[in-house]
Amino acid sequence: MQKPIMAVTGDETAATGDMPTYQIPAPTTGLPQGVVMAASPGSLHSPQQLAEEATRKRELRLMKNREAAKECRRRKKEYVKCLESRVAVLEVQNKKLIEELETLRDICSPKAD
DNA sequence: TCTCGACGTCGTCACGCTAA
DNA sequence: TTAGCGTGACGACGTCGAGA
Repeated sequence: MQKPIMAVTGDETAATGDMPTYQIPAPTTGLPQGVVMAASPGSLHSPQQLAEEATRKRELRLMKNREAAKECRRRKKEYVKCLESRVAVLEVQNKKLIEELETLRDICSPKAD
């Protein structure tokens, strides 16, 4: 199952420059319960132990990545929400400016008659 | 009731970036 | 150079509404 070429663009920041990638204060990254820290590498010798260590490392990595993906998605959602509310604000602002422009035009335009 | 497509969520893999 | 992290992409799965 090969993936196609990845299009990594980093577009989150490139587009506007004023909105760093999902820059929201991250919660404390405590590991979920059940995570056991590694035994000291010096104590592993037999192939069996090495295999167990590799498995353990992989499971730890998967667990961390699972959590990282959740956090990443949470931040992304928040970021999108933030953008949406910004759009709403800007639309209101735009509307007001257009109205103001019309008012000024009315005031400044020479009378027809 | 069944089927189907759209949509959302989750876990995993792959890859780029960065700090040590 | 390497380990660890963040994130895009993918596939699997569940849910929901529409149409037969």
